[in-house]
Amino acid sequence: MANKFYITTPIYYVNASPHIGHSYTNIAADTLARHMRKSLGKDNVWFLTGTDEHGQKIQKAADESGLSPQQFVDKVVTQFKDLWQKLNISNDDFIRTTEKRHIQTVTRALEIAYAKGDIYQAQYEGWYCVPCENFCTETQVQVEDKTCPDCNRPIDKISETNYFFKLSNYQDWLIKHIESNPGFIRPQIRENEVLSFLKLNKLTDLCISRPKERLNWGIPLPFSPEHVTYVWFDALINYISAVGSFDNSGRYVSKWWDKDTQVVHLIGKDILRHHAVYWPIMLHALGIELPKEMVVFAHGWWMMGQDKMSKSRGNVVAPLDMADKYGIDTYRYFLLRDVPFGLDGNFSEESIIKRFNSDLANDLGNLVYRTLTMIEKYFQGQIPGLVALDEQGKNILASIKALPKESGDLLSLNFSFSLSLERIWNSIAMANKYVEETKPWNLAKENKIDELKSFIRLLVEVIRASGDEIDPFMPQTAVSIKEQFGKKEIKKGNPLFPRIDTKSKPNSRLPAGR
RNA sequence: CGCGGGGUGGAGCAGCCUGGUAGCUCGUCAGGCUCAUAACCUGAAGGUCGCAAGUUCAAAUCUUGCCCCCGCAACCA
Repeated sequence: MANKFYITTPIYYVNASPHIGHSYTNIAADTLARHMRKSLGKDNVWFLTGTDEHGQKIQKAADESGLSPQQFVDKVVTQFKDLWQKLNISNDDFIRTTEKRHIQTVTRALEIAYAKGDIYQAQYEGWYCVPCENFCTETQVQVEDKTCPDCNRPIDKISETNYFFKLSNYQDWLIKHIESNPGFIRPQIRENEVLSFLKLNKLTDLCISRPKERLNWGIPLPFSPEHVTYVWFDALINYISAVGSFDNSGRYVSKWWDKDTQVVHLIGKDILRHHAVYWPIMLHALGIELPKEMVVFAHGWWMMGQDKMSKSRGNVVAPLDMADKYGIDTYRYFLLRDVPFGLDGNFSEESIIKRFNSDLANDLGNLVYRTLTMIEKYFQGQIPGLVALDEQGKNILASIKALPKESGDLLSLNFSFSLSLERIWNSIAMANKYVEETKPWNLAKENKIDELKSFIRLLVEVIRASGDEIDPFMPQTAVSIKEQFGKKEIKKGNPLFPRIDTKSKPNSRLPAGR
């Protein structure tokens, strides 16, 4: 079992503003990082996110806005950084592909691969649309009229010199590696997908360059001043350029990339092939050993009703709007609870409100509130001690004792955010049921003080235990629960999650900024 | 005959690999209770498990055929 944990998100392409999908990956990664910090210690966890800033589209977007590429990316990067701060993303580092440390590592990696003979020069031939400045794939081209699928203008077949990375050399190695490391690609269905793709197709070598006359916003190839590095070779390297470097002999050295570290790459299912095929081959070719417990986990997509979310359809949801409207923790909770990680989900404000009312307000919030009230009412704001426990009380105690391991394993072993939360909510439901069955109001009337004491103390224990497990998912809520039960004299105060009234006028009461 | 995912009570899903009383959440209805945010707890109604055939003592679950939906060009998690 590894004793260090290194988790990454993709580096996001900064040609547009962040959307719900970006925030999904980062919230998941953040939750895992927070959880692992609790079990391995703060110093043994490293959480990386960042931005991908080179390439044609960025150059183009910069031109259109009248800025230099650097000015343009500097501007958009701020949006990402601000968002992560707002959403309580606890990343330890933030890498930009325009940083010196990254450029140096990419350059070294290219040199090493080139020297090994894994990079070669060849002619690249394809259909090129001059106005769009883009190659169209063979399938995209309407062959008869030879026009560009985007702009319908004529395209030309052109040929240019480029550099290629020999993926094909390592195909057999990769198949073997995947087969002998179950759990490397997750969920299982993605592993099957990759394996069958690898077995059914011969990998074509990866084009890793662009001629400078077409694109100069990129990292120059060290062995050819006429070319810059194409984005994917550039981008994937971020995972190692951020946490280490090559020494003089070309050996990669890093605290976060060794036998004792579990490396986890969280990605969206759209970039599975890059991470499950190109990336391991690149590492292997560079002589970098893949950590034994390395995981590439491809999660699903958020759909907007029946449609895919896309910029062109104009149905992109801005994470900040949702967080502002419903609260940061609510947003985090919803994304991780509503849909199993790995599957696609449907996004709607209606389902956020549903989750909010039933899980957060009714189950958790109400449990906290009614418990606080009883402490105030029956014990003048002092949390009583455990005096005597009946059978049911013992069962409850046993159940919350088992909670950390059970909910924790679902997270760290299975990446099942939703099931982990479900397990926590079992405890909450159990406590609510316990209240009904114990009928504390009767105990009070009958003056059964010892029973009442133990009963309330047990409720507090359930809330504390649940709060600890909720912490990685909803950091603010966890703090707030701790505070409420940590006061010298406990008062009920305001509800944690005031119910959203959907029956009368909408938007009448929204939760405060938490 | 391209590849993959899916079709289970009103909604969203689990179960299928390793056949054997069809489960969960939400919603609906009824009841209970009052510590609580009309919240909580209990119970009920509601399903020929896409269609058809086959294997079997027994199929949501295995086999075959068919029908329907969604991805597989780009932006992009």
